[in-house]
Amino acid sequence: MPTRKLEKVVSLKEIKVACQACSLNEICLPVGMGETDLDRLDSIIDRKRPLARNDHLFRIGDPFQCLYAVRSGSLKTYATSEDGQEQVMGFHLPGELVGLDAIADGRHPLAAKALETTSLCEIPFADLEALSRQLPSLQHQLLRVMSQEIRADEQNMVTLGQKSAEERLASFLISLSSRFRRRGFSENQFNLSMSRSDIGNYLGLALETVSRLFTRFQNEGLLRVDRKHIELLDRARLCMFSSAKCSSSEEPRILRPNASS
Amino acid sequence: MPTRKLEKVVSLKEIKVACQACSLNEICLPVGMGETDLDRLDSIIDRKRPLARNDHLFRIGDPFQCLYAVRSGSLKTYATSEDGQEQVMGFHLPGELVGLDAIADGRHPLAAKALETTSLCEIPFADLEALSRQLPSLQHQLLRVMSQEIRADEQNMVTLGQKSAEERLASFLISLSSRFRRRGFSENQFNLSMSRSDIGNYLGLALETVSRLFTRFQNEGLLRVDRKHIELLDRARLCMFSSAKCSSSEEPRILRPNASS
DNA sequence: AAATCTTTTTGACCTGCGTCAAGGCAGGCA
DNA sequence: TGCCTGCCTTGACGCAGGTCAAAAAGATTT
Repeated sequence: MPTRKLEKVVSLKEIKVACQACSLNEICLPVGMGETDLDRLDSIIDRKRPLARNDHLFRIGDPFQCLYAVRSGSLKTYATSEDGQEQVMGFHLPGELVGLDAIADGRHPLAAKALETTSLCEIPFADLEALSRQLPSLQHQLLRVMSQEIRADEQNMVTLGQKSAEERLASFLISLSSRFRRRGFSENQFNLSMSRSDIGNYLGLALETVSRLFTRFQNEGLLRVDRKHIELLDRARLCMFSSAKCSSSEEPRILRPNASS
Repeated sequence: MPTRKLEKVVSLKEIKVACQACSLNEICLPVGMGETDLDRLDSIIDRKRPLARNDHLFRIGDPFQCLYAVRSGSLKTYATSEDGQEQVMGFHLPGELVGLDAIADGRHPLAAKALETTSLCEIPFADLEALSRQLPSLQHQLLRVMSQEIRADEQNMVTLGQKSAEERLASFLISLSSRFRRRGFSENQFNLSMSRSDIGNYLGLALETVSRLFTRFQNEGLLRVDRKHIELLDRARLCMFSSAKCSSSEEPRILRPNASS
């Protein structure tokens, strides 16, 4: 059955993909924008060369100039307490915006670091603000994205506030899986770009606990782990373990022509 | 001057203070707006009669039409899991906006319930969005407020993710104290409008733990508790306990002419 | 003022997970 | 090829804080 959707001509060789051609435009900032509006958004966006693993995109206290959208790869954001220990606040996949928490006072309250080779779109905030005044759909989408961020943080509070270690890791894996799926990747098989220590830190657990849980989940036939590679064998049961209403596979998903290896 | 009941005198309770005259306009949505802009914002805002204790402002899943600013009193927002147990996500004091997490998909993901008699400003979101397109300062402030919310949630993640019970409660009290101060109330003495159970739930602790900590803090001379009333005796030391850089009393504060009684 | 209900306090017990420690494994580099 | 370094796994142990239980202190109703 043919999709009623227009076929987009995507040049895979092109390094700097315009928003119009970007496979992420259905889940990124451009959601809900028309062709001509997209053009104008595209014109304020800058695409620099990719970050290498462990490069910082920005550090705590850096002046805020731009929002960033992840194009490929992944980032973690984290705070550091005065005694130098870090708290991982989030992991960011393609199509997600980073830096929204800096709007408040023009300084980044968190640092952002590449977990692997990562390319980004740089969006000067002043331009974005001005443009969104002219493009209602952009304005609306920006507010929506921020609202979603608030929601996601609320979810995290539930996870940290009242879930057991087991439930936390299960939730985390299900959430990652869904996010990969949404982006057109496999939902049952993926690579973790972050270390056990990052995961533990993010979930409020010791890395040893994370490690133990991975082996336990594997023994119970829920998944298979090999180093960074995760294969979910029983997503449904993992969902039960996470004690969350795992929105099943009904969500919109990006069509990704050559991702069905 | 004796108060007499005259036909033309509006009862105090029904006075609808315009944004221009509202003592909260320095910390609420109007921040940074000029007189005439304020007028226009004011014109879209509706002020209904107050909520009684335990009244719901909205429930989970309710369609999203309006944002609300607390004018007086306080609210809690909370989620409920399928098994019916609730997770308190936040407490909202005068000058704070509620409902920002509903913009994402037009439904409230949390319920909001009055902790005491609470009056609110109702702000139709569609109008706000339209108006903010015309008033850059309003647009900017809306984004700032949302960004602040994200930041606050990030703070909560740190609290839940890596603080001990003691540190959590200390952080909570310091944070409340600062927020009261900002609003022109005493920073060293205030009433908790929420129950121990709400506090515990919010902080990811059992209510028994909260209770024990209150008595412990009192025994250590940090504060005095009497039922709902809290008096901070040694804010500095409490700050140490919270292991957070407690921004001291240097922040802007609302002038409140007759609050010194 | 008695009766009932809710909230808070306090104690006793127990367990989930953090901490410490030691050893395994892979990848980078000489 | 072997060493080094960073990550991961596994075991042993202890404690912070959860759970259960009961009583005290308010609050609300009759």
